[in-house]
Amino acid sequence: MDYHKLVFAVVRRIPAGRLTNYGAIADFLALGSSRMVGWALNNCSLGDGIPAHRVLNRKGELSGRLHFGPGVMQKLLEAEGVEVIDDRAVDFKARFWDPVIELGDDFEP
DNA sequence: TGTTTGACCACGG
DNA sequence: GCCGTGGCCAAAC
Repeated sequence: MDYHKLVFAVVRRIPAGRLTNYGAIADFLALGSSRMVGWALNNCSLGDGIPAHRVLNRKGELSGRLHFGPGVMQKLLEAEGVEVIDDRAVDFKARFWDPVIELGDDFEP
């Protein structure tokens, strides 16, 4: 199983309106580096049903918005009820979704 | 084969 | 809160 498929599988489990970050996914999948998550998502296309707009960096910034297209990522988040100000999600901490807590060992791709 | 780069993170100041 | 530093792993050149 390629790790980027695991990353996609985790991202697909993120509920609408919730957010997570690269480090949480990297830690959950034991990738060893959060850069791998970013690289994996770089190979993702919007047609695959991967809500990659819910994955932000550790500060809650929309670091990958340029890969979607200018403004697309923010619009998708706002459509789910996530307020975005200055490329950052408000209440990021409250909306944080940790796969280690939410999925635990029950994760199956 | 070695270096640079990247949708990053933890840590200290 | 912000900024700089070091570490991380894989791809591209």
